[in-house]
Amino acid sequence: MSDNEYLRAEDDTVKKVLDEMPPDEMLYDLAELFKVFGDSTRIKILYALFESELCVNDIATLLGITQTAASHQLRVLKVNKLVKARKEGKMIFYSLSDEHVTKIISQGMEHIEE
Amino acid sequence: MSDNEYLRAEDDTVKKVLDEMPPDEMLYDLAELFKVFGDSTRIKILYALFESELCVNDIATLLGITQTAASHQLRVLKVNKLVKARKEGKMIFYSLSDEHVTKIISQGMEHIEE
DNA sequence: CTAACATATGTTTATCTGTTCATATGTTAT
DNA sequence: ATAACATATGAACAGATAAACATATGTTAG
Repeated sequence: MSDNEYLRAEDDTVKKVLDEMPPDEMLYDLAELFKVFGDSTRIKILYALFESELCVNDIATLLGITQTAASHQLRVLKVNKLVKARKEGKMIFYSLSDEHVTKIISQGMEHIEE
Repeated sequence: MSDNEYLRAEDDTVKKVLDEMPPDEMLYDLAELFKVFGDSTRIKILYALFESELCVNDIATLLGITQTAASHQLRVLKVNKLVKARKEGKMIFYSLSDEHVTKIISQGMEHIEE
Protein backbone atom coordinates (compact mmCIF):
# COMPACT_ATOMS: atom_id res chain seq x y z
CA MET A 1 0.00 0.00 0.00
CA SER A 2 1.03 3.56 -0.61
CA ASP A 3 1.99 5.95 2.11
CA ASN A 4 1.13 8.80 -0.20
CA GLU A 5 -2.20 10.09 0.99
CA TYR A 6 -2.81 12.13 -2.13
CA LEU A 7 -2.72 9.41 -4.73
CA ARG A 8 -5.39 6.83 -5.24
CA ALA A 9 -3.56 4.87 -7.91
CA GLU A 10 -1.38 1.93 -6.87
CA ASP A 11 2.26 2.57 -6.16
CA ASP A 12 3.47 0.49 -9.07
CA THR A 13 1.08 2.26 -11.43
CA VAL A 14 2.39 5.63 -10.33
CA LYS A 15 5.92 4.37 -10.69
CA LYS A 16 5.30 3.02 -14.16
CA VAL A 17 3.60 6.19 -15.35
CA LEU A 18 6.53 8.29 -14.16
CA ASP A 19 9.08 5.82 -15.52
CA GLU A 20 7.60 5.75 -19.01
CA MET A 21 7.12 9.50 -19.19
CA PRO A 22 9.68 11.03 -21.60
CA PRO A 23 11.67 14.01 -20.31
CA ASP A 24 9.87 17.33 -20.18
CA GLU A 25 11.94 18.82 -22.95
CA MET A 26 10.93 16.07 -25.34
CA LEU A 27 7.27 16.43 -24.47
CA TYR A 28 7.58 20.14 -25.05
CA ASP A 29 9.15 19.59 -28.48
CA LEU A 30 6.43 17.11 -29.35
CA ALA A 31 3.74 19.63 -28.47
CA GLU A 32 5.57 22.23 -30.56
CA LEU A 33 5.54 19.89 -33.53
CA PHE A 34 1.82 19.26 -33.29
CA LYS A 35 1.24 22.97 -32.87
CA VAL A 36 2.63 23.38 -36.37
CA PHE A 37 -0.05 21.03 -37.71
CA GLY A 38 -2.65 22.89 -35.68
CA ASP A 39 -3.40 25.61 -38.19
CA SER A 40 -5.61 25.21 -41.23
CA THR A 41 -3.47 27.41 -43.44
CA ARG A 42 -0.44 25.26 -42.78
CA ILE A 43 -2.49 22.08 -43.24
CA LYS A 44 -3.65 23.40 -46.62
CA ILE A 45 -0.10 24.15 -47.65
CA LEU A 46 1.01 20.65 -46.70
CA TYR A 47 -1.89 19.12 -48.60
CA ALA A 48 -1.02 21.14 -51.69
CA LEU A 49 2.55 19.89 -51.46
CA PHE A 50 1.31 16.29 -51.39
CA GLU A 51 0.87 16.54 -55.16
CA SER A 52 3.98 18.41 -56.22
CA GLU A 53 6.53 20.97 -55.26
CA LEU A 54 5.22 24.51 -55.62
CA CYS A 55 6.57 28.02 -55.51
CA VAL A 56 5.37 30.54 -52.95
CA ASN A 57 3.14 32.49 -55.30
CA ASP A 58 1.41 29.38 -56.63
CA ILE A 59 0.72 28.23 -53.09
CA ALA A 60 -0.72 31.62 -52.23
CA THR A 61 -2.87 31.74 -55.34
CA LEU A 62 -4.06 28.14 -55.09
CA LEU A 63 -5.08 28.52 -51.47
CA GLY A 64 -6.44 32.04 -51.75
CA ILE A 65 -4.08 33.59 -49.23
CA THR A 66 -1.65 36.47 -49.54
CA GLN A 67 1.95 35.99 -50.56
CA THR A 68 3.03 37.32 -47.19
CA ALA A 69 0.90 34.88 -45.25
CA ALA A 70 2.20 32.01 -47.34
CA SER A 71 5.78 33.09 -46.79
CA HIS A 72 5.33 33.41 -43.02
CA GLN A 73 3.76 29.98 -42.74
CA LEU A 74 6.30 28.36 -45.02
CA ARG A 75 8.94 29.68 -42.70
CA VAL A 76 7.27 27.97 -39.75
CA LEU A 77 7.01 24.74 -41.70
CA LYS A 78 10.63 24.96 -42.75
CA VAL A 79 11.97 25.70 -39.28
CA ASN A 80 10.14 22.63 -38.05
CA LYS A 81 11.55 20.57 -40.92
CA LEU A 82 8.19 19.70 -42.43
CA VAL A 83 9.08 21.25 -45.78
CA LYS A 84 12.31 21.93 -47.62
CA ALA A 85 13.12 24.64 -50.13
CA ARG A 86 14.87 24.57 -53.48
CA LYS A 87 15.94 27.78 -55.17
CA GLU A 88 15.64 28.21 -58.93
CA GLY A 89 16.42 31.70 -60.15
CA LYS A 90 14.16 34.11 -58.38
CA MET A 91 11.69 31.44 -57.48
CA ILE A 92 11.76 29.13 -54.50
CA PHE A 93 10.12 25.75 -54.71
CA TYR A 94 8.88 24.12 -51.54
CA SER A 95 8.23 20.43 -51.04
CA LEU A 96 7.53 18.03 -48.19
CA SER A 97 10.69 17.11 -46.36
CA ASP A 98 9.82 13.51 -45.50
CA GLU A 99 7.12 10.91 -45.24
CA HIS A 100 6.36 11.63 -41.57
CA VAL A 101 4.25 14.58 -42.64
CA THR A 102 2.02 12.37 -44.73
CA LYS A 103 1.77 9.74 -42.03
CA ILE A 104 0.88 12.16 -39.28
CA ILE A 105 -1.79 13.84 -41.37
CA SER A 106 -3.22 10.49 -42.44
CA GLN A 107 -3.53 9.35 -38.84
CA GLY A 108 -5.26 12.59 -37.98
CA MET A 109 -7.66 12.19 -40.88
CA GLU A 110 -8.52 8.67 -39.78
CA HIS A 111 -9.44 9.99 -36.39
CA ILE A 112 -11.79 12.72 -37.52
CA GLU A 113 -13.42 10.51 -40.14
CA GLU A 114 -15.10 8.41 -37.46
CA MET B 1 -0.32 25.92 -71.72
CA SER B 2 -2.15 27.82 -69.09
CA ASP B 3 -4.09 30.98 -69.77
CA ASN B 4 -3.76 31.88 -66.12
CA GLU B 5 -1.09 34.49 -65.96
CA TYR B 6 -0.71 34.21 -62.20
CA LEU B 7 0.20 30.56 -61.91
CA ARG B 8 3.47 29.09 -62.90
CA ALA B 9 2.56 25.49 -62.20
CA GLU B 10 1.18 23.38 -65.03
CA ASP B 11 -2.56 23.27 -65.54
CA ASP B 12 -2.81 19.59 -64.66
CA THR B 13 -0.77 20.09 -61.53
CA VAL B 14 -3.06 22.89 -60.40
CA LYS B 15 -6.08 20.76 -61.23
CA LYS B 16 -4.72 17.79 -59.30
CA VAL B 17 -3.84 19.85 -56.24
CA LEU B 18 -7.32 21.34 -56.12
CA ASP B 19 -8.96 17.97 -56.83
CA GLU B 20 -7.15 16.18 -54.04
CA MET B 21 -7.68 18.96 -51.52
CA PRO B 22 -10.29 17.93 -48.93
CA PRO B 23 -13.10 20.38 -48.26
CA ASP B 24 -12.26 23.38 -46.13
CA GLU B 25 -14.35 22.20 -43.22
CA MET B 26 -12.45 18.93 -43.01
CA LEU B 27 -9.10 20.72 -43.11
CA TYR B 28 -10.30 23.00 -40.36
CA ASP B 29 -11.34 20.01 -38.23
CA LEU B 30 -8.01 18.37 -38.85
CA ALA B 31 -6.16 21.46 -37.69
CA GLU B 32 -8.39 21.59 -34.62
CA LEU B 33 -7.45 18.01 -33.81
CA PHE B 34 -3.74 18.69 -34.02
CA LYS B 35 -4.22 21.81 -31.95
CA VAL B 36 -5.32 19.52 -29.14
CA PHE B 37 -2.00 17.67 -29.33
CA GLY B 38 -0.19 20.99 -29.47
CA ASP B 39 0.00 21.61 -25.75
CA SER B 40 2.52 19.99 -23.44
CA THR B 41 0.09 19.65 -20.56
CA ARG B 42 -2.31 17.66 -22.72
CA ILE B 43 0.56 15.62 -24.16
CA LYS B 44 1.62 14.76 -20.63
CA ILE B 45 -1.90 13.70 -19.72
CA LEU B 46 -2.09 11.46 -22.77
CA TYR B 47 1.29 9.92 -21.96
CA ALA B 48 0.18 9.23 -18.39
CA LEU B 49 -2.92 7.50 -19.73
CA PHE B 50 -0.75 5.25 -21.91
CA GLU B 51 -0.04 3.21 -18.80
CA SER B 52 -3.42 3.05 -17.14
CA GLU B 53 -6.69 4.83 -16.55
CA LEU B 54 -6.39 7.53 -13.92
CA CYS B 55 -8.67 9.81 -11.96
CA VAL B 56 -8.44 13.58 -12.20
CA ASN B 57 -6.65 14.13 -8.95
CA ASP B 58 -4.03 11.50 -9.68
CA ILE B 59 -3.36 13.08 -13.04
CA ALA B 60 -3.01 16.49 -11.45
CA THR B 61 -0.71 15.20 -8.72
CA LEU B 62 1.41 13.06 -11.03
CA LEU B 63 1.98 15.90 -13.48
CA GLY B 64 2.32 18.64 -10.91
CA ILE B 65 -0.57 20.73 -12.13
CA THR B 66 -3.67 22.02 -10.34
CA GLN B 67 -6.91 20.04 -10.27
CA THR B 68 -8.60 22.83 -12.19
CA ALA B 69 -6.04 22.80 -14.96
CA ALA B 70 -6.32 19.02 -15.26
CA SER B 71 -10.09 19.20 -15.43
CA HIS B 72 -10.08 21.90 -18.08
CA GLN B 73 -7.65 20.00 -20.26
CA LEU B 74 -9.42 16.70 -19.78
CA ARG B 75 -12.55 18.41 -21.03
CA VAL B 76 -10.74 19.49 -24.20
CA LEU B 77 -9.41 15.98 -24.69
CA LYS B 78 -12.85 14.50 -24.14
CA VAL B 79 -14.67 16.87 -26.50
CA ASN B 80 -12.18 15.89 -29.17
CA LYS B 81 -12.68 12.21 -28.38
CA LEU B 82 -9.08 11.53 -27.42
CA VAL B 83 -10.05 10.30 -23.96
CA LYS B 84 -13.15 8.75 -22.48
CA ALA B 85 -14.48 8.93 -18.96
CA ARG B 86 -15.82 6.29 -16.59
CA LYS B 87 -17.58 7.26 -13.44
CA GLU B 88 -17.09 5.29 -10.23
CA GLY B 89 -18.71 6.85 -7.21
CA LYS B 90 -17.41 10.36 -6.84
CA MET B 91 -14.37 9.64 -8.88
CA ILE B 92 -14.04 9.82 -12.65
CA PHE B 93 -11.48 7.66 -14.40
CA TYR B 94 -10.13 8.81 -17.71
CA SER B 95 -8.54 6.61 -20.34
CA LEU B 96 -7.45 6.86 -23.97
CA SER B 97 -10.42 6.50 -26.29
CA ASP B 98 -8.69 4.63 -29.10
CA GLU B 99 -5.42 3.62 -30.67
CA HIS B 100 -5.25 6.66 -32.96
CA VAL B 101 -3.94 8.70 -30.08
CA THR B 102 -0.99 6.37 -29.62
CA LYS B 103 -0.28 6.21 -33.33
CA ILE B 104 -0.37 9.96 -33.84
CA ILE B 105 1.93 10.58 -30.90
CA SER B 106 4.32 7.85 -32.04
CA GLN B 107 4.57 9.38 -35.50
CA GLY B 108 5.26 12.75 -33.95
CA MET B 109 7.96 11.26 -31.74
CA GLU B 110 9.63 9.64 -34.73
CA HIS B 111 9.81 13.00 -36.42
CA ILE B 112 11.45 14.90 -33.57
CA GLU B 113 13.87 12.07 -32.82
CA GLU B 114 15.78 12.70 -36.04
C1' DC C 1 -28.93 16.80 7.07
C1' DT C 2 -24.19 18.07 7.11
C1' DA C 3 -19.37 17.69 6.35
C1' DA C 4 -15.81 16.17 3.46
C1' DC C 5 -14.37 15.02 -0.87
C1' DA C 6 -13.93 14.79 -6.21
C1' DT C 7 -14.68 17.07 -10.17
C1' DA C 8 -16.56 20.74 -13.12
C1' DT C 9 -17.59 25.44 -14.54
C1' DG C 10 -17.28 30.56 -15.26
C1' DT C 11 -14.49 34.52 -15.36
C1' DT C 12 -10.42 37.11 -15.65
C1' DT C 13 -5.78 37.80 -17.09
C1' DA C 14 -1.41 37.27 -19.39
C1' DT C 15 0.52 35.39 -23.18
C1' DC C 16 0.77 33.62 -27.73
C1' DT C 17 -0.22 33.49 -32.65
C1' DG C 18 -1.92 34.44 -37.47
C1' DT C 19 -2.74 38.05 -40.56
C1' DT C 20 -1.99 42.44 -42.67
C1' DC C 21 0.60 46.35 -44.16
C1' DA C 22 4.76 48.40 -45.38
C1' DT C 23 9.15 47.58 -46.80
C1' DA C 24 13.51 45.13 -47.75
C1' DT C 25 16.27 41.70 -50.23
C1' DG C 26 17.45 39.30 -54.09
C1' DT C 27 16.94 38.00 -59.17
C1' DT C 28 16.25 38.55 -64.15
C1' DA C 29 15.69 41.16 -68.36
C1' DT C 30 16.23 45.26 -71.14
C1' DA D 1 21.45 51.01 -64.17
C1' DT D 2 16.63 50.47 -63.79
C1' DA D 3 12.28 48.25 -63.92
C1' DA D 4 9.66 44.24 -62.93
C1' DC D 5 9.17 40.32 -60.43
C1' DA D 6 9.52 36.73 -56.41
C1' DT D 7 10.11 36.14 -51.83
C1' DA D 8 11.26 37.52 -47.09
C1' DT D 9 11.11 40.38 -43.01
C1' DG D 10 9.48 43.46 -39.25
C1' DA D 11 5.98 45.70 -36.69
C1' DA D 12 1.29 46.22 -35.22
C1' DC D 13 -3.19 44.53 -34.29
C1' DA D 14 -6.96 41.25 -33.34
C1' DG D 15 -8.34 36.97 -31.91
C1' DA D 16 -7.33 32.70 -29.47
C1' DT D 17 -5.95 30.17 -25.37
C1' DA D 18 -3.97 28.16 -21.02
C1' DA D 19 -3.76 28.97 -16.25
C1' DA D 20 -5.48 30.70 -11.91
C1' DC D 21 -9.01 31.83 -8.76
C1' DA D 22 -13.46 31.46 -6.89
C1' DT D 23 -17.35 28.83 -6.80
C1' DA D 24 -20.78 25.31 -8.12
C1' DT D 25 -22.31 20.50 -8.70
C1' DG D 26 -22.51 15.98 -7.40
C1' DT D 27 -21.27 11.97 -4.24
C1' DT D 28 -20.33 9.41 -0.04
C1' DA D 29 -20.00 8.92 4.96
C1' DG D 30 -21.57 9.76 9.50
